[in-house]
Amino acid sequence: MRMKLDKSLVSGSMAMLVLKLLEDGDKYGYQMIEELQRRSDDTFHLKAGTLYPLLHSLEEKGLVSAYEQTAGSGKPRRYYQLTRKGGNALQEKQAAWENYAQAVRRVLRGEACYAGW
Amino acid sequence: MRMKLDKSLVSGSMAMLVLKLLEDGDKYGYQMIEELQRRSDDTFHLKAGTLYPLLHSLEEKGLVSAYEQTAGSGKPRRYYQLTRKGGNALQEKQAAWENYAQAVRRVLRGEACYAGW
DNA sequence: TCGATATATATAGATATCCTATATATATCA
DNA sequence: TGATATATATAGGATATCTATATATATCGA
Repeated sequence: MRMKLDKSLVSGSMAMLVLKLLEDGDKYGYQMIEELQRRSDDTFHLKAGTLYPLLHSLEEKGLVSAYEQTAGSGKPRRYYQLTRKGGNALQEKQAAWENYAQAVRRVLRGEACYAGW
Repeated sequence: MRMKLDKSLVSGSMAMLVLKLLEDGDKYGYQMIEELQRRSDDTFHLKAGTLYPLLHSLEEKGLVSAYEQTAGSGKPRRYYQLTRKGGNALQEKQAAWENYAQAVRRVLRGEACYAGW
């Protein structure tokens, strides 16, 4: 049984994860929700009410661009594509994440407590 | 020159980090700000306006207990102590963090993309 | 064929976390 | 005496995520 994810930890990294998903190719919203769940081994359950406003804001900032495409019979899907600006933002966010995660690890290990004394 | 920390990534883990600091012994607020900065190798700059309300809320929840103590001439300091309940909460938060960080790593590496196909 | 479920996108309103700005008071140092 | 550091506190705002709700189509079972 998987532990319930503490939502308060998740805050802030969703934009990065969504941009990362688009690095592999254009995707539509619903697809991202499923793929994020799969790629995180069922840890992230991104909600539609979170994703769609996020995608709109990423589009406004020019980090993604969107186009509609109809698949067979269904209603048209809104595909998102990573822009060059979005790719750069992703690199920055990834570097910031690594920096941040390392600092958390240091605090949790209590390393620096004994260093430099 | 250190990269400016993307604040949006930090969200949610401050309570855990503060509880972690108290594992080493009782501390007062201002001390925690300095120690967190040092232990995170200057990555975290916890603000007074963030910490004190956080400490009050941790006290309300019974995760820490507080007492005043005067050091020499200065004004009395408000020390915080980790309670048993707080220690348990810390263990849970740490486990949740590790789970979360691992899921982020998986998404960033794009591992699961090729797994199970 | 009717209803339930899945697919697909969207917005409104609530909550939580963290910030800046401000206030207070003492101690130290130039 | 005035600036800076120590020490705690609250108010108000920004941001990220959530739940709840709405819409519309497709599919599948009863």
